[in-house]
Amino acid sequence: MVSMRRLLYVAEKNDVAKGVANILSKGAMQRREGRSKFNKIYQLQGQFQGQPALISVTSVSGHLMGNDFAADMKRWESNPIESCFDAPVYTTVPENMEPIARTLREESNKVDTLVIWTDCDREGENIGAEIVKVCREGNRHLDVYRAKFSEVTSAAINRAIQNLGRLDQRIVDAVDCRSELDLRIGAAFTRLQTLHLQRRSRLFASGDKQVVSYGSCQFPTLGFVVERYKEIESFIPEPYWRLIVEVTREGMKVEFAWDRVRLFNHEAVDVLYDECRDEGRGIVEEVTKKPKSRWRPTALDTVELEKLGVRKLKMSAKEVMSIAEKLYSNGWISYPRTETNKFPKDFNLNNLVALHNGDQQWGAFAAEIGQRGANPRNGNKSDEAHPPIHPLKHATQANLQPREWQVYELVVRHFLACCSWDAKGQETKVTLMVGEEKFVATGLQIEDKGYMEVYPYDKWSDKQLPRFTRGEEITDFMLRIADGETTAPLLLNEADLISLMDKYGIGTDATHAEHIEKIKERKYVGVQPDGRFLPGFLGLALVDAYDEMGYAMSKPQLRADLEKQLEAICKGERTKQEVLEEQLGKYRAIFVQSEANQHLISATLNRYMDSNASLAATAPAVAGGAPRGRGRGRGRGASVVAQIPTNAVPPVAASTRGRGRGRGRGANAAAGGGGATRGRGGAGGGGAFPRAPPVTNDQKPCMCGIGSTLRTVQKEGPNKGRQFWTCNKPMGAPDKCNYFEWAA
DNA sequence: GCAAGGTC
Repeated sequence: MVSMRRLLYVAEKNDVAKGVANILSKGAMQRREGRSKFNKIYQLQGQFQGQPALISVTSVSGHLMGNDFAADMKRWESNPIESCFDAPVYTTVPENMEPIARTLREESNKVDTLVIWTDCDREGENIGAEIVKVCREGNRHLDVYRAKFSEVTSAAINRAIQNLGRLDQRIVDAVDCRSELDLRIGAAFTRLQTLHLQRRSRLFASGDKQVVSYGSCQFPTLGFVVERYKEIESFIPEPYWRLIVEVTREGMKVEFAWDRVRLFNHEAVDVLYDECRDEGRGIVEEVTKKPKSRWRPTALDTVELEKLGVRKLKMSAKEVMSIAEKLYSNGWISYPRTETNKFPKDFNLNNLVALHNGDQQWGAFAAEIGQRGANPRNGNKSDEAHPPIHPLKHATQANLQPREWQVYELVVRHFLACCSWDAKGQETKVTLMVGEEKFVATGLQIEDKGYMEVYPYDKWSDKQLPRFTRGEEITDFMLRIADGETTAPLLLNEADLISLMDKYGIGTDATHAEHIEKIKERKYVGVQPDGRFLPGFLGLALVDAYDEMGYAMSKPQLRADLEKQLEAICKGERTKQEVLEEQLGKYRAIFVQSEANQHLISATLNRYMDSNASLAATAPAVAGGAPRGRGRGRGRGASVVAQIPTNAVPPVAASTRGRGRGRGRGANAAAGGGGATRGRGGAGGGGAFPRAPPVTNDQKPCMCGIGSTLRTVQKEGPNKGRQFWTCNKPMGAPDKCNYFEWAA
């Protein structure tokens, strides 16, 4: 008789354990309770390495162990803070994970082989090592394998079993390294900042126990908010002028936009205006019509869901995710934490789409997809663990709470849109020449709304244009000069912030929202009613203080450097010990200096608070709303610091007022991202002058260095016949300037 | 009373 092998499979979460068991048993597994309510044990009879086997599949809930100092380190005052850099750190199973650990020990005792089925990422490898540690407490002789799978499908799971490997200790080490550094550095700087400010700042009423934390993710997140704020503070609006040609035809008023966009030199615009006016007629140089499409959205991943929720549903990322998790645990949608934005080839999209055929709102559209066949627009990211977020069951509004419904509806509509087809239309472009100046009007005719039928979150509308024919002459146009002013970029909203965190590798998809919550909770930043973030003076002071000391604590680069080191550990190029020592040495040196200069932290904070006191009388506090002049006005977006509830201080006006002037229009900060500013519209667009052939003046390079063209004023008046030089740089060239100078 | 990372 062949003896039955007994094995224990452990996944990272119950859901995966269930899926794996289901596939291996072809649905014939039995469910048992374990010690933890959320982590069941699924039992099945199967095969292992060609032998019949009795397999138990269970799970943990993410990390099984946590890092911490010993109990005597808990007293902040009685230990030198610097000891955070060398006090022993212990890795233990926290109390709430103990039931899971008990299950693992007990089940290990009944088997001889353990297979790790955690997610196929860095943290998953480390969680695997934690599982092994605990299981070995129950059975020291376990043989341990690692299954690698990218999705819970029959093909992937069976492939994983055929190709079992071992845990990769280098990856385990990399995570241990990150974890220890985060704890030591976080604890050291948190204690330094907190104890200093509690003693030295009146921001904290005596006995106030508010924590002023430092973390390798929360600080760069704060840094983004502060950087954008300062960019706005130092923004100086600049006036510009542009020409507009208006033509009324077939009862429609058409505005032709200037091909130069805008110039920052009033005199130049006046001169060009006069030229156009004197010309008195325009010639339609070209009428083009070309197909234009709007692409349907790509399959939904976590970051995109968060951003859409913030932008379209006006929720916080954290709320979006907590609702999505609830929808997931109730079986309405798939797992919402995924970095994957492409559907696997064998994914049965048509069935998932067909579930919605009967829906009142989008049923007809779903049915049409069914007829044409689902054709998802895929991105190119995969976390090798979860598919893109998609609906699993059909729900009606009656099934869900209002907020849940909004998120569910977004997921469904996004899914259907992704599986459908692009919107298509025709774009008409009419080019009008008035003398040497070029003007353009565009129209749009939508031919197929495509995915937009089901996706109200995107807007695309028809723009009617009357008929124009090539070569025709237009004399009844109106010419005018419009003026405007460059505007500062907007403060960051949560979607912007998530994009920046994603871009700079701050945190993970699962933690973006948490770091943002953290800087709110710590009162480093406040949120305006429009959802945009304003730094509070505590946040500003922390960033400034470290900047003044010369340490880039709030800059994303530090985290990026660590990430590079962790990669090196994973590749075997460096050891955990090397990286740990190097990083701890670096941060310890910064710490020692920061401790010696800690007065800068309270001094900076006091400066902000004092400037608040003196400005408070003249600058009325704006409850969460910074005055925003659009176009006109002063153009200084946020001149008020976030209204952040503290016991000690009322909302304040910024003390950064007046600093950093001279940066000019819309400087691109590292925190970049689309500010509202645009670069200068260019002078140039040169070309031949009919009356006076162009003269390129090599001796007179313009500001951008390309050279300039000599022109003559045609207008009757004191300047008639005078010549001027103007930039000859072609449209679209980077750094176009608006050089203008009278010729001698 | 500190971090960030998993997940319920």
